[in-house]
Amino acid sequence: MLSIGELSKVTGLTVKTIRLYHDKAILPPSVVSEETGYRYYDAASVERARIIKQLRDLDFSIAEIAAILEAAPKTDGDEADIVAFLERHRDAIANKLQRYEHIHSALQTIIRTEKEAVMVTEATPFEIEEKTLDELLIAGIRAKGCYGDSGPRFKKLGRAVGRHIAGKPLNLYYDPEYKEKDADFESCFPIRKAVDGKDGIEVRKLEGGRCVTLLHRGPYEALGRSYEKIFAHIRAKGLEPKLPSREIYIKGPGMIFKGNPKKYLTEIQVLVG
Amino acid sequence: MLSIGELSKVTGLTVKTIRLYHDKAILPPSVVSEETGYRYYDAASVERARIIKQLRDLDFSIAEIAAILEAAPKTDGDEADIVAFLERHRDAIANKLQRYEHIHSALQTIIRTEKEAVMVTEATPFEIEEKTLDELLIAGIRAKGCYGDSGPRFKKLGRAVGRHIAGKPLNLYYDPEYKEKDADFESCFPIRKAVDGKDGIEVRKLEGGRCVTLLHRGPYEALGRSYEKIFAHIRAKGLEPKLPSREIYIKGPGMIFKGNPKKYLTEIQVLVG
DNA sequence: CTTGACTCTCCCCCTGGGGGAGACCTCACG
DNA sequence: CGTGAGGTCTCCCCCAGGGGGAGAGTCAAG
Repeated sequence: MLSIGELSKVTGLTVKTIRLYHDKAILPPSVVSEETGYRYYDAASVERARIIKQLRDLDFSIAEIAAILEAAPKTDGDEADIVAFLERHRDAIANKLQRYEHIHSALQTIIRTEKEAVMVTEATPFEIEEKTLDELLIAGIRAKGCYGDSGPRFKKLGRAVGRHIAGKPLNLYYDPEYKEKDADFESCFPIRKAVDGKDGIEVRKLEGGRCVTLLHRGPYEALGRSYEKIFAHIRAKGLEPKLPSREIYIKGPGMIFKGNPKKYLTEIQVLVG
Repeated sequence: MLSIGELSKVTGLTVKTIRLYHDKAILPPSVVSEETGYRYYDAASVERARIIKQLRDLDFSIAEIAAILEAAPKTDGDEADIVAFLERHRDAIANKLQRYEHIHSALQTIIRTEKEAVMVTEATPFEIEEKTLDELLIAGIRAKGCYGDSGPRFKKLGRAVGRHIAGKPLNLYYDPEYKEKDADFESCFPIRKAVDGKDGIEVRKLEGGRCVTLLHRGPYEALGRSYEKIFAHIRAKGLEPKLPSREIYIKGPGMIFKGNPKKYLTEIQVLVG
């Protein structure tokens, strides 16, 4: 016969926990002294404690363990007869697993975005540059509306092609001039591999080429000034701007905080020919 | 100004929860009526409630949210400055994720084992059969000892090659006769692909060929009778048994319950030539 | 017999809420 | 202006799965 402290040492359960299990009636002592109230355990209790610990490690609740231990002796303690319990529990675990996977990837996305924004800020001057863009595979939704409508479109795209997103969101503007309403623009995500476009989502390649670009820092309301700069540069060089122009949202309102609009980063790209 | 019920409808948080957040000082009402004690919220509270909900969805504790919200205004609510929080939290989530993955795979293993045992029981008669075995890739530990030593060996193998296990554990017996002690036997797992053997673990192919097999049902102590049967059959057919003979543990003591030894299933295989 | 180590019960604490009682408040309708 | 329905208040208890500690009683070895 073991005292509660000895059982604790043997099983690795704390004394508190063993008393709790007595309370919950899943691990009754084989003897409780009438006068002193001391609990004493025999070898069968040790085995039972081992089983309970295994089940707790598998994240079964105490109530579930009670049910399992009650069902077990009727069937010679055969695991085959608790397969239903196990399957139900496995499904519950699978749900938690999925939830944590989702959280993990969301956190990764936020962290990556912030780190990249810092790197971009440190690496690039806020001046007009010329680069050559590669071809880019995108999934996009094109429609007329006002600029503020991009949010829901990006959400829809995220739900549809979320797993294949390979870069920052961008908008393509097909109007040659600024329009308050009925602007014809396309909201896109770069994607890793081609998927079926459906539900208004079009998947296609965006052509590359020579391009004039400017990293805009500040609120979206101030984008106009940056566009003026970029088009002035293009004219000065005697180049011809091509539509659509692109806005890449390197850093905007975050998923959690709206952040400070003065720190928003947007890259404007205009292909020239 | 919104009443608590209106804020509840707007944010999706329950009234109880909003009151709790007031208590925990992460979502104070903008006005609390002096006479009636009614809580009233403004637009900033709605935004704050939204943030709190997002963070709760990401599984941040209330205390962590308090810390984040306290740090945020000092930095214009910029997510860049809470990246440290996010990374720490991501690591915590990764730990939980790993734990649940482990639990999930353990449950899957148990369930699969039980289901396969049932299928084997239903499908095969408990009689001597002849089959042709394919070559089998295994990882094994060979040493002298008594039969009861297999347990620790299988544990060690499980830790070393756990991810590549492709079947039931088996023992190979190299002695021509039964030995109580100093039996020369090898404990193995079939594996999916070759890995480096180290620490006494050898990875190799087990030859296939013509084989006499018998499914033994019952405790391991009774295996002797099944061996007698199988060797009698081999002699009667005028065949020559080859060493090592194999015991495949289709169903034995489970990970949780020891189960009923009368239901243990062990397949004995003896190659003949 | 003493003394130190165990053990007992009982109560409070944690997290993130939920349920409900009894009292009070607000607002629209008549 | 009264009234009634529905909101809201505080307060207390509940859940899981324990942990911490107080004060009193017990066990076993020297």
